[in-house]
Amino acid sequence: MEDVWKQFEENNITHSAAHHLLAVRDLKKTRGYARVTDVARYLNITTGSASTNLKNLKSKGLIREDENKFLELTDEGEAVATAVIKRKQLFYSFLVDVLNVNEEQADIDSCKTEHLLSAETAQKLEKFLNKYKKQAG
Amino acid sequence: MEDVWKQFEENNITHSAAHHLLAVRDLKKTRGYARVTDVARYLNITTGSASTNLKNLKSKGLIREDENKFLELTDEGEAVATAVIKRKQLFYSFLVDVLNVNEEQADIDSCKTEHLLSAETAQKLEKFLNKYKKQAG
DNA sequence: AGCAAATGTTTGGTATGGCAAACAGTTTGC
DNA sequence: GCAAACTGTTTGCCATACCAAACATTTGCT
Repeated sequence: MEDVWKQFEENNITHSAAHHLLAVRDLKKTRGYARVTDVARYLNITTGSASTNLKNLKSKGLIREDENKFLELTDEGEAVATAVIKRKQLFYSFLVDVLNVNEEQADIDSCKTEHLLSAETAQKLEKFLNKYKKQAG
Repeated sequence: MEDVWKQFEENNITHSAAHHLLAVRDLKKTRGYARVTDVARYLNITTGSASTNLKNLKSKGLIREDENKFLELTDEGEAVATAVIKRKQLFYSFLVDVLNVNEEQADIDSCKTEHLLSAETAQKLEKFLNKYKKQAG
């Protein structure tokens, strides 16, 4: 596989898109609904940006909208969001529990990488953490 | 620190820019010189793209150009490049030596994150790896 | 000298992803 | 009922970052 460095943007999803999915997911869960404005407020971006970005996610089949403009994740969107959350949690746990990185910094670092780690890395990191916590915990 | 998710692009350097620096560095080291065309070929992008991107790095003081259009890193550019390489090596080592991730996948994952990990994480990852290799190696 | 190849820059196009601001609907309150 | 507030979309603009293609310049060879 040549041009490894070019694969950076060739992920299933971008950082921004991932956070739009997470926003919809969290808003639905905690408030029962998610509209464009809610997502914009959640992410601290303008409604214009949120509108455009969410439209994009709709066109990719990750988000659905009902007759009343209420947003929710499709099954595929839910799967992507779940995977992102899982990767973030795993890496965060590694940073904090294993490396003793400051929680704030761990939050930043795990947030930046949550959409970039491969399934293989995530799976093996999980295994490692389970073993580690059994031993040291 | 709010808007953690927005910090993704607020790094010292972008993924693309980092690889332009690494290209100049490697070309200088292995061939003795680095020109726009060399960087373009190295990164498998057009000379137009390389020209624009390198101009940007020049304006940021990370790259210098002599009278003959030969490029080299400034001290600051060298420092950034070195840090990127170090982070990539550390994470690669963690993936391969600790997690047993496939080398090809580890290359991809470490390449994606090389410019994103914090100094704290890098420093603590290094400590961890030293200990780990003394024990298990 | 002169032409061709190599090198480098610029221009116009794509895409993401921010912004502000104009605009269009809908809902709410008086 | 009507104005104000709220919600959503669209339009221009910015920056990054890629492309192709046109253009300019420099180098090299005969």
